[in-house]
Amino acid sequence: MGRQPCCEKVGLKRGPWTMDEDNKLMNFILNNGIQCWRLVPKLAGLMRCGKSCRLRWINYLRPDLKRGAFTEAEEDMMIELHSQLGNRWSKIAAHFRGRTDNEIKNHWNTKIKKKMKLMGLDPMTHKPIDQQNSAGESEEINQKLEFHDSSDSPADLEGYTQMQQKTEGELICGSSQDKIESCIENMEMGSSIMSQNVETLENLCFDSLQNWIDNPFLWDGFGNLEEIFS
DNA sequence: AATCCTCCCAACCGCTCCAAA
DNA sequence: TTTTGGAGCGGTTGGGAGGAT
Repeated sequence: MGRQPCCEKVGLKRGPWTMDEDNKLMNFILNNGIQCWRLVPKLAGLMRCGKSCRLRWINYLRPDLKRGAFTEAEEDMMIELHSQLGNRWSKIAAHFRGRTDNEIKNHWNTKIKKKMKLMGLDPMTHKPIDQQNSAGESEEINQKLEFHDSSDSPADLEGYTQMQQKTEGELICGSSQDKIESCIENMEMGSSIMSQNVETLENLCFDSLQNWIDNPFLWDGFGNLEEIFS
């Protein structure tokens, strides 16, 4: 007994969106705004489910989307926010104007996670990996656990492990514990500075989407949509 | 040039939340 | 108070792009 599907899926198109579909959705929303996602595909003449339309709009078509690579400042802010909020991507995304939760989630999983691991930090707890291991645990056990916890393929894991060993080796051989402690100290200091900066960064961002949403002209067209459709 | 491998990201799935009836 | 259905969220996956062999 499964859950009822979000919509009638028979005859609905799936997979990548075409330019024509994008145009239809974009034109419809810009002209009529958004009231009920379930009605959007019907009214816009799309063979998609409302959920798919919503996702396409939020992640790709929204006019205020920033696009392009994440800056260092954005990455730092992302790490700081993740340390406070965990995997609540939409909450994190709310602090980045022009970025979507999906975009942030993808960037975290593909880039930041690896970056943090290379720095010897656990991407989930943000604590140094070594500190989390109990005294008796072997490196091998940790790697096995990490493999099960992550979505990395064995090949990825091998590559990462080699890099991590190299990095850790350099840290430890370089001059030992005090370097590690210094590194941790720098991270903590950076984290603290970032906390103070997050608010400032947010304030600097221009909220164009809010302006768009607040524009009564765009929303007024909704009045009789259902009536017109039926 | 062909094949394989890895990375990245758009899109989907299934679940929870929440407001309206 | 309970039920229902739409919106939103986070995890996961498929496939294209590009690099390595």
